[in-house]
Amino acid sequence: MPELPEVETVRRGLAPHLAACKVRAVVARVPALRWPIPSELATLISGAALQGLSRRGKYLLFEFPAGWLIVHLGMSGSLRWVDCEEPVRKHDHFDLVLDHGIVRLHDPRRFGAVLWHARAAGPVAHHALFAGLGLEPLETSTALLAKRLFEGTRGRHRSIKAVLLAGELIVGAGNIYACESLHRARIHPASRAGRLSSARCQRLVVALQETLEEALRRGGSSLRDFVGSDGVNGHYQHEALVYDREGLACRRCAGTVRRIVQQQRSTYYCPGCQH
DNA sequence: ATTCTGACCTGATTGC
DNA sequence: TGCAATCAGGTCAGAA
Repeated sequence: MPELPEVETVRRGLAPHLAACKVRAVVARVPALRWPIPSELATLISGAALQGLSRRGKYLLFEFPAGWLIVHLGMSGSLRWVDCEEPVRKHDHFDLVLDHGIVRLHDPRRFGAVLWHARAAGPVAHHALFAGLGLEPLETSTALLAKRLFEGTRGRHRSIKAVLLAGELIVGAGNIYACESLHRARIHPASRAGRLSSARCQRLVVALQETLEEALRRGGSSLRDFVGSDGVNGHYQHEALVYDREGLACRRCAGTVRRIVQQQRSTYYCPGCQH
């Protein structure tokens, strides 16, 4: 799915279309994605002015006077800006119909989510889903991220890759960018997180920021399902250092990329340069 | 308390 | 060609 660069690419792609828009209708074609789609959504936001689109980790937040519409793309979700004539395809599960077009959610695997957080319940950051989320990697200083990573991993036995994927210390990395960042930092993905020196934590944080920014410049990665909000694919995957490159040459040493499985997910790394 | 596994889904690809 | 097994960008709930 969409990791942070893909979600941010979608946010940036949609934002220009949303200025001074009001909601004409809300269409849910399935009762639930990962969780039920709130049935009272139409009542809550029909006719309401959309005040902004922001992002927290991999969640998109559409802000309205009454609260926030929270959207997650799961593994296979995409969100596109389409005009009202656009035919509905299979797996087009949700539409936010606005004055001049539609924000349409397409999600074959339905691991995504459409939720609501009422303003009366406090800031959206208070939503239960956000309680355990770590720092934003692109909006936090390298020094603070490194400090959080180092201090947050002391005494921890799990692998550094598992720590990145968990997003409890720093959000945004999924399977692709966790692998890529670890390669860039030359850290073995199975390293015990609690044993990383402060210098290595610093190096990893720098690598993570550089990797995410590079992916963002390329419009994210498009593997199977992901497309940008304008329907155009990202192309970071062609520049990947190790992800999905098992058996191919490492791009920085003479080694061969290897694939291992950690927490039931593929990890790609170079034994020659990651220790 | 921390860590790991199973589950949720569909569809594309791989291998016999 | 057909069919079964495997794999895929996430992450929560519950078990070890």
